[in-house]
Amino acid sequence: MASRRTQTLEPESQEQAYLQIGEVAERTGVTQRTLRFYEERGLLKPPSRLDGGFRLYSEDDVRRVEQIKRLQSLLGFTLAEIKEMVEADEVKMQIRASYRKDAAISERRAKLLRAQEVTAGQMTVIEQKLAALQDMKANLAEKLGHYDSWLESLAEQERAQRA
Amino acid sequence: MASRRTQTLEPESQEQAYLQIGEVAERTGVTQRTLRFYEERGLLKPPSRLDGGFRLYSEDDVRRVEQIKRLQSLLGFTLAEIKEMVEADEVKMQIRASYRKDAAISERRAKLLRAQEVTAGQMTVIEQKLAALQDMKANLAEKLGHYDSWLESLAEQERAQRA
DNA sequence: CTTAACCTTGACGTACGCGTTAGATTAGGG
DNA sequence: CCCTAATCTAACGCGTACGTCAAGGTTAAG
Repeated sequence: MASRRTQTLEPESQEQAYLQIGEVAERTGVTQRTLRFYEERGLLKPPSRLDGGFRLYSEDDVRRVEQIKRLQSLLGFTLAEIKEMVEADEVKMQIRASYRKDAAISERRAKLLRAQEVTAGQMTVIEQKLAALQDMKANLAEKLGHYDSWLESLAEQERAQRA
Repeated sequence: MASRRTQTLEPESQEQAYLQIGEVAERTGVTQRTLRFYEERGLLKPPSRLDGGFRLYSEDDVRRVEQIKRLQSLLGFTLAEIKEMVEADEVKMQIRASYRKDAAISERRAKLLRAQEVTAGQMTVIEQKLAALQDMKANLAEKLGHYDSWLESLAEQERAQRA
């Protein structure tokens, strides 16, 4: 029996521990198909590969998958919308990378302003959803209050009946 | 020229003003196809009909459609999930209707408890989403703060350069 | 009674988000 | 070297949530 699964695939020295697709699938709760699909759609950057072609994911990739799942299942964003957010994050990373390096100040400021704009847009979307949710929560709380009082009046009727 | 569209279709005396499918579509922003589809899937109860077969919707129906749209587009529930919620609401209506009528007290209490349970379940779902959203909002706010400080440091560099 | 605007029920088409084989290749313990 | 679990690409399938004709019937103004 050749039960493979080198788990974290030997951190070569003190480098990152890379994960194969099966591990990532297990840890994130999505299928391997889904991971390849996200890659196809540009939600995950093409991971590095083993010589044989096996995908090697980083812990960052795992975190991104978890982020995608949250955005999708909890908040109902489409993959297209999530891709936009992810790309915005990429832009931010690039800005961070090219921070001290080349480039005129005005150019860097332009990029920062752009990133700020994108983030602000995401913020308004989220605030809209927050408002809607708080509205719904209030409605439900009201209903629960009604149920409580109805139940109490029922209990009262029972006591009256027993007397 | 026979330009129809009787709008609210003559409130026969002081009864409800019934709306045809076109009006409802216009007012809710969904297509007629969508309204028929929701009816097929049990999200809208089969509306009353004109003698010729034309659907006649009530204002309540309009409100329900708006509710469905909110649940779907803002919060990402599937139609199946929304159907469950709608059915829970129906149960509540039925309880309301059969309030003073028949039935033993224990039976009514059971129904109330069931409705309460369902509502509480919806509440926890919403609270989870709320928590996730607030988390995201905090993250975004933090990022915006970073951008602000970066921009300020850029401005400072500029001043230093000009001096 | 005519006619334009509105409605009806099919029935097929489509975009999204994966699921599911199928057939081949790779990794690594024995 | 062999064997098997794990992975690869390619391609078709499926459920959801409608869009989009097609072919007709209904309504109400003129």
